[in-house]
Amino acid sequence: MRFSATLIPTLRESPADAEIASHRLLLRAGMMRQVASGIYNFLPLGLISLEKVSRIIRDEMNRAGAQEILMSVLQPRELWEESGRWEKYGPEMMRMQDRAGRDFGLGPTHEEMITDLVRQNVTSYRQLPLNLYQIAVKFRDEVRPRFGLLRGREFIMKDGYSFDRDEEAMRHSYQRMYESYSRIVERCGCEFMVVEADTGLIGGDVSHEFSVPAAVGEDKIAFCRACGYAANVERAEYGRRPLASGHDEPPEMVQTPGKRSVEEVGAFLSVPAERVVKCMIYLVEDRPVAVLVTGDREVNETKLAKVLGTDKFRLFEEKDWAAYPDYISGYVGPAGLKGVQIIGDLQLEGARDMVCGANRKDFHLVHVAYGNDFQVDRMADVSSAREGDACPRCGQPMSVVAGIEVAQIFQLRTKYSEPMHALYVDEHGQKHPFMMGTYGIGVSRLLAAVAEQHHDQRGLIWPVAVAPAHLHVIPLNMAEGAVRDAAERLYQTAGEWGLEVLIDDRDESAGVKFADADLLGIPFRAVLGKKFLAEGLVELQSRSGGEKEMLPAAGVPARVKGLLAQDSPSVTSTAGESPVWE
RNA sequence: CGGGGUGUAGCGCAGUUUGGUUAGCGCGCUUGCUUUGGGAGCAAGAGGCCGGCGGUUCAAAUCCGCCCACCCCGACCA
Repeated sequence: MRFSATLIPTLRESPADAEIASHRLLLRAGMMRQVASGIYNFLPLGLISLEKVSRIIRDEMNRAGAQEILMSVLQPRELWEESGRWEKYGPEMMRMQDRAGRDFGLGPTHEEMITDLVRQNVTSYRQLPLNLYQIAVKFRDEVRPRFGLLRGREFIMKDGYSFDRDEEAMRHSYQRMYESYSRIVERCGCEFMVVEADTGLIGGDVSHEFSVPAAVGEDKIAFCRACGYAANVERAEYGRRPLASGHDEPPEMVQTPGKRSVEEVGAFLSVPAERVVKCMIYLVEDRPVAVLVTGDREVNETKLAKVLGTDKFRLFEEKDWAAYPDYISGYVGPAGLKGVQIIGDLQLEGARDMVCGANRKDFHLVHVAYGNDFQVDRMADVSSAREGDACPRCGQPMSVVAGIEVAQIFQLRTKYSEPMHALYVDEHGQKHPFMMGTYGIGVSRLLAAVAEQHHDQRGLIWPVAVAPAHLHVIPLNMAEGAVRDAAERLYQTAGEWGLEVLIDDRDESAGVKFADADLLGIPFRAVLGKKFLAEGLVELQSRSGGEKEMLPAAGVPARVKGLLAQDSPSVTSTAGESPVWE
């Protein structure tokens, strides 16, 4: 690749709109450009890196026996009505009509499509197991696109689907993908954690996310260094510690004029937040439900959805308070609360000497105890774990870190096959719905995650496996014929050695070339300058740091080859090998 | 959707408060000469529906209204 002949519009200054490192640097390195909010064009170098991620994915998928297909982006409404998701997916699905007025969705995911494809073409247990995947553009009209490639509205995703005859076989397929995904993220050069994830209301208990730790990550992961437990805080369990014991006095009503929040009430009564019962009223499918947590905690609505068995709920709004005048905003409490189901967080088990709303404006109750002064209909885990909470497995304190979710896998079971009548016939002539799994990797997001983990002040520092090239050849003075010729020769021979080389053949000053090289982050750099003229030596340097070494130009390709091999054993791609069939 | 911010040359910005010649600066770009190990120097140039529409005014980048786009925060804490 010649710099002079390739579109690599590097930017000296940061675009004002880009705040996080990956976004800023991918723009500055001339790898991509923004089209609209959450929508990007990939330029030559960006596409190369994106393709390298894809190649790693293909390689691992094929090795695991999955087969690549390509499905249409446009999906007919009727298909999505079969699963009920035409309604349910809401405005997040981009939609359009053809000239005849027929509705289509721009695929945000392809469960319906694949289920339809398979039910039409697979009918016998003899054709199972089956694992199909694609790498394709996806559309999701995100509430708030942000962070460049991390949360886009149009993005590249690998989505895969497994079809098995029974649960055991499905678990086996799932396990296989679990392992493949681990290898994929690792080969891309990312540190990552596999964490237990919420399945939403999809059903089944099993889902994992592959999370790349990064400050800008939108997920929070709770994990235990002692035993290895790791889960998204949406789902993470934690051990409750007993509240400090208090006085056993009879409940008493006290005036708390204008004190509504836990903070205000706690401060006013000189009681720590954990001794205040926070009572949240939700409207759940038209019925009010009270949810209790201690004042130092927050209700975890993902967990709550699971407990309620529906996601059709929301916190009381102005109009709801008006509709239920018995509940007094700011002063609701579980003691004496009527006509409402009460769900209490596990922490409240055995809670005594608590403060709660008195269900009377400007009054709270003190010294209330669970069991005596208030009851719940159900004790459940409805609050979020946080830093320092006890691990549910081993009891050691857990940590919470931010992570970028680069992949998620689900055991779907018959969630789609059943309503869509995707059936196979077993050896006894019996029909059964396919046992499915679904597996997604955000390809463009993964690339951004790599950039997020691998950069410094000056620019990107690509891991070899996804770098746009292996070697960056920099002749400093293009006016010197000897330098130019030697650089050209090196470019030539390195290519013959199988290296991917970018030569900066522009007539630019040394400073410009160095700065751009830092920005692009190609792993190895060969500089030909004064020392080359004087002694015939090329300076070889790694972008990730380390010593510079001087060596004759002829020795560079072999040396780089060796460094590549030791830097990343995984660089040797097995792409192109025939898939392993089972 | 709520709140905040920003739209002026390819990029980064000033100018807008207090309306007034020809709208500026740095980088980049073009041409020539010089230069060549960390974003070179000199000289000469090109490049703007000042986000859009409407209004006020003798006069609008600047004031008013509506709209659009982009960015940030939030969209659960009683």
